[in-house]
Parts: sequence; C-alpha cells; structure tokens
Amino acid sequence: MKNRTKRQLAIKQAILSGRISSQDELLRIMKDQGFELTQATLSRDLKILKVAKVSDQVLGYVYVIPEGVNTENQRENSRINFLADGFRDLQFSGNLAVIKTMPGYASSIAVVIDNAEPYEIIGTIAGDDTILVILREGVTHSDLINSLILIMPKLEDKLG
Amino acid sequence: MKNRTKRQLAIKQAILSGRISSQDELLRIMKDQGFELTQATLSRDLKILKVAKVSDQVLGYVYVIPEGVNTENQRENSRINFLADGFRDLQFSGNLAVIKTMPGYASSIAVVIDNAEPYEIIGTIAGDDTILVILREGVTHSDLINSLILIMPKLEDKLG
DNA sequence: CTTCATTTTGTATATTTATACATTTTTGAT
DNA sequence: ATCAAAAATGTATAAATATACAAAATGAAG
Repeated sequence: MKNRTKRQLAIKQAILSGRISSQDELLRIMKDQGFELTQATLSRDLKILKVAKVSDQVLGYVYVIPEGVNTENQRENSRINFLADGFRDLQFSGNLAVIKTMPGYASSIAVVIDNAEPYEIIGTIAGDDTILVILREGVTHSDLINSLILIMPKLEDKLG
Repeated sequence: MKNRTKRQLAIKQAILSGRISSQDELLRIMKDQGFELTQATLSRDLKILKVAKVSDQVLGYVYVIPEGVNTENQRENSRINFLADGFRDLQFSGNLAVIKTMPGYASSIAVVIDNAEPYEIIGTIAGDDTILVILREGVTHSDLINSLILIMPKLEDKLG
C-alpha cells in the first residue's frame, strides 16, 4: 500500500481511538509510529479525511470524524466487512498469491484490493472464486498478509 | 432573552443555513444582523455550540454542527417543535400577554419559555391551557412576538 | 443602593492551522 | 532508461483560531 494511504489509515486510527487535541500532538504520535511527515502534510491529510475539531469537556478541543460527513465511509466499511466474509483461503507460490473465495466474491474483493493500491501488490486477476495476486519483488508473504489486513481489517480473524 | 443566548441561536441558524467558512465571515454576518461582538466571542460561542470545521468540496472548509454531538440538541428541538403545535393564540393587555394553548400544553410551553430566559419576559404563570406572560417595562408587543419566535421557530407560522 | 461574586466580553497575543511556492517523488508513456 | 506530467511533500509564512488577562456587565444579598 502506498505510504500516503497507510499513513492516513493510521491517522484515522489515532483519531478514532485516542483523544487528540492538536496537529502537533498527532504529529508526535505519527512520528513515534515511524512515519516521517510534517504538520503541513498532516493538515492536508486531515482535510482529505474530513476530520473536524470540536470542543470537548476534558481536553478543550479534540479531533473527530463527524458521523454525517462520514456516512459514505461507513457504508464502504461495512461493504468491505461483508466482502471479507467471502474470503476462504490464501496460498503462496513464489511471488504469486492465490486467494480462494466463496463463489462469486472474487471480483468484488479484487476491486477492493485494487482500489487500495497496496504497494505490495502489482496487480490482481479475478475469476469467480479465485484471485491471483502478483506481488512486487522483494515483498514477503507476511508483508502481503499485513497489507491485506490493512485493507480488510476483518481478515485479521482469518489470517492473524 | 439574554443577548448571549439570542446571539448563539442566530449563530446556529447561520451555520445551519448558509455555508460559512471562517469566523471573520460569520462575524460580518452577525454584525449585519445588528449583533455587536468580536472574533474572540465568536470563537467562544462556537466552542459552546460544539461547532466544527470540516473540509468542503466547494469552499475549502465550512462550519458544521456534527450530528453525533448534536443529538440531544436535535431531540430538544423536535420537542419544542412538537410543543409549538399546542400554541393557539396570543393576546395583549398592557404589559401582560396571554397565551392560549391546547389543553395540557400550557405548563410545558411555559417551561420552554422560562428556560430561554428571554430578556423581554419577567415571568410566566401557567395553568392548564393558559399562560400569563408578564413583560418587562418598555417591551413592545412585537418585541415579545419576536422573542417567542426565536424560542419556538415554528410559531412564525402562527404569529408572523 | 452598595458590595461582592460571577459571568460575559474585548484587547492583545500566542497558538494552531492552512497554503503558496519550490522541491522531490511517483507515474506513465515512449 | 528517459522524459514529461502529475502527485506528494517540506519550508516558510499567512491566515485563522483560542485564550490570558483586564475590564465591564450582570446578579445576588444585605
């Protein structure tokens, strides 16, 4: 997965879990996680993620992901969760991975993967219940697993 | 109604209707409406109202009142709207006003009015279907009508 | 009506956030 | 591989926002 996407996921995580009250604070958290970035980039990411800052009893202000705004996002999330249920199996052969799915699920899941544009994956080809995944050179099997979990968190149950 | 409360209602209105993208912009709107205030006060009001700023396709950023945060507010609003339906009539006699309501509504409506603490009103006494409203000296009839509409916007239909 | 306490507001400023511009990185086509 | 175009990022700074502090307004109690 591209770094930008990965970073934005991490930002969303940080905002959903912790209570963050400034970009500088978030910046430190991100750097602790190994991301290299500046406040400017953070500001842009927050804009893209539609993160908002509202007053909070305890911390004065906190960043949140407003519900209304986020609706399409929520829907997308539950669609992905739904599709993850169609996942059956993952096997490797060299720089190829083969995902087996429930009948009919393969192409939908492949689309989800393609849209995330994970760095680790060069491309996918989907049939009815099988997805062929071509890995980038140098990518390990666990790299791929991690990247799939990032895209479809529910896979953690089946792959973790 | 106290000025602060009145102002904050107007702010909420402005945010709900128009698309406002900075405090300075909102400040101008408020001043056009006759409010006297500074950016500092606005900042405090927005904090109190839990207004948030999120990115917007068109304007870059706009202020919004996030749904989740606002739920109790929404409920309160629809309660007030519901009660406004019980309003029947308004008559004046000197510095007194008499509101007639549907049976049983008077005390609930009086509570709504009292809670808003309108400057124009010194006090209310409610029976079952009648509210006696004692006006502050110097308050005109249309002052009172405006203040009631501010408290219960739906009354505009019946009083406007 | 005073006095004291509390709340609200403005002024001035510190903090925070967004963005213009330049640079680097990535992408896509040849 | 090489170039041109597009996207992402950092630097520096402008713009926007929050708040410390002082002053004014409001409210409560004698």
